[in-house]
Amino acid sequence: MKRQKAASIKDIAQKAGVSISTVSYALNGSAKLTDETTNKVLSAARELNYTPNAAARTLKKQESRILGAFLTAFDGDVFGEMLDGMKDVCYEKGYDLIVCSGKQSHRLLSERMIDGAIILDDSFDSGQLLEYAERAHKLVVLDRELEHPNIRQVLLDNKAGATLAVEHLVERGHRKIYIVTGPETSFDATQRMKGVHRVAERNPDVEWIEIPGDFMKSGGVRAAERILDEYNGPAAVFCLNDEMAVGFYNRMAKTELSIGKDIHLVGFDNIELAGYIQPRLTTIDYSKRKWGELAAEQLIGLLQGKAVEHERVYVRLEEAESVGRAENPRCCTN
Amino acid sequence: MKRQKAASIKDIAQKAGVSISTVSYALNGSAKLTDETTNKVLSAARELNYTPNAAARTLKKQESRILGAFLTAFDGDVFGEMLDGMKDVCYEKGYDLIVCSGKQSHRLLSERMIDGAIILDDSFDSGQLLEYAERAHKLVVLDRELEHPNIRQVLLDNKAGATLAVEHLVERGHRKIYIVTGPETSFDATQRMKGVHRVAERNPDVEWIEIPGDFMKSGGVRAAERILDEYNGPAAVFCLNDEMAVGFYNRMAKTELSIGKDIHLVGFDNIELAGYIQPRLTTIDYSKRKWGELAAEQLIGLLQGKAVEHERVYVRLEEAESVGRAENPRCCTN
DNA sequence: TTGTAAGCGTTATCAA
DNA sequence: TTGATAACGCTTACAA
Repeated sequence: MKRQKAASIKDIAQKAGVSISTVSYALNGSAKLTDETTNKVLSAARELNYTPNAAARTLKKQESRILGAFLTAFDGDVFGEMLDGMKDVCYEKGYDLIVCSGKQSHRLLSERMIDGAIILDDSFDSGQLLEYAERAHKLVVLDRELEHPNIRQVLLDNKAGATLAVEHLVERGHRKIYIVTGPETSFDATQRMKGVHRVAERNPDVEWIEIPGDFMKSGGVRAAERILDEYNGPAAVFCLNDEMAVGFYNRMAKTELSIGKDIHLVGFDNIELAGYIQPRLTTIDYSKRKWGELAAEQLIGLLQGKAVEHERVYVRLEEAESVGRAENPRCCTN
Repeated sequence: MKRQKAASIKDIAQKAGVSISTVSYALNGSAKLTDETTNKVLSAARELNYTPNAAARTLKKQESRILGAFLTAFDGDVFGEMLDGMKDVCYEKGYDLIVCSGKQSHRLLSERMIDGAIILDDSFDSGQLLEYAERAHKLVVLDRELEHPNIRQVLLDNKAGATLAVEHLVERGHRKIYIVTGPETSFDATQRMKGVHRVAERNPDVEWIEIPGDFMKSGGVRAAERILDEYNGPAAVFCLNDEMAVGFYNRMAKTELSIGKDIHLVGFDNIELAGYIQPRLTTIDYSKRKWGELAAEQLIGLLQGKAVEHERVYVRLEEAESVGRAENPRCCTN
């Protein structure tokens, strides 16, 4: 197969009988050229099927007009909407967006293939990120707190969310509350736990029990099994994310106990499934799209040297039937 | 803010007191250098925090070792797993993967920022893709049939899937079958309709009714409303994708009629939700991860000049409770 | 074993 | 208004 080399401005210059700098001017719509030469160049370019070479332009201009979003993994219910939000903002402001996942892809950041990055990926080391920032990389982090002039953070209000979640259980009269935690390395998980602890301290009469989880369905299943083992009356459970809550449901579905009655459950994230499992899951909701939009706006602001402050994504409680009142509320009279 | 320029091989050369070509050789682990010089260079590089510049290397080598996946949108239940499949294969073979969506991002392909692309995106024009292929771009298409030496296709066996779906309804004794179609521009939709028509021709005694759909929940809702309007006894419905089937459920949930009893439903794609709605959705299943893996393998094969054939992703019927037997089967004796 | 130099496709400065 | 030319950071023949 003949490897047809792509036409460059040199070829256009030759075909149009002008110099390469003239070609460059014409292609970039400079005003200082005659309409005649401009047209001559443009039509030569069209005939040759010319497309600019991104690598060359990036090398010369030291910018690619590409932003990168780095994710832990591609699957997961949260990312889709978030990325669409980022994309819309990027395109509107004249940037392209590429999405990457996995350690290998980190090179796209360090090798300066992209002008800036949005990080939602445990596999980045915070020290590493600070070094990047030190080398003038522009970053927006969504999964950690990091202070540096070249870094902005757009964080979920995890603490508020977790507080809402467990307060809801307490208000409903529950006095035995299990917390199914997340990975220790997860920023979201540790922040959510802070919210839990805050409420726990204020409610010492409630029995608080932590079960280690992993943010995956399997963690929810294991937690359900442990709780079934020691079940001796109504209990409430806060799974630190919906994924585990779904695992919990799956396991409970095989038992006599019913969620919203014998066991009360709250999740976090409001993934699509939360509205479809039966009974519907009470959970903490936030706009994934908005999160993505904010992240992209922050990054572009940073690139344009605007003084932008860290942002926060607000959350709310989405009430559904997975939580009912405690059968023998010791707190309430009604 | 001081814009600290990144260290280049030139800086390393100076620091180590060697020429830039020596630096290049050392960094690329060439065997022809003394261990001593190699080490000298490497430690200078480390001290300067050197990272190669991707644009420069790409420009020089005329390859980036990056592959691109182009999607219609980032959300949607099918993509996550598929992308993880692609990623694994790419990384294993020494390529990076970037994911793009939207017309603007097409430039990453045309401007040769990536070595090849996997296309699952209506917004690419087939003629355009053929032109790219003609200019030596390597492509794998997942959403159309396209013949060119530089193009491979990895297609779902849509026709077989649709055939399985409607045959299942016919076998269960259904004699009034609605088909909720997809967008006319969708390859998957038109192929699935071919499967439907094949079965329809063989079963002229069945009443076949087409309702236009859009592959979105809203299309399923509208279809449900029309069917409710004219409901006068058991009917079966094949939604050409699960997304519409879920919309259909949502609408039906507000009525007296129950799915799997009064109305029987089959979808296509086996998205995660299909296993959680009640009753669980009978649908056409296939491995999204495998699809992604095959696509990446095909693309890398193409890049390495291997003679690879088009691939096909096989499908199977996932039976669940959304389809029951027709109440008065005219066909079966048992 | 190491250095020199050309070139990848652009942009941009300076002359003409 | 246009044209030479250097430079961006790297690889790689070829020379030393």
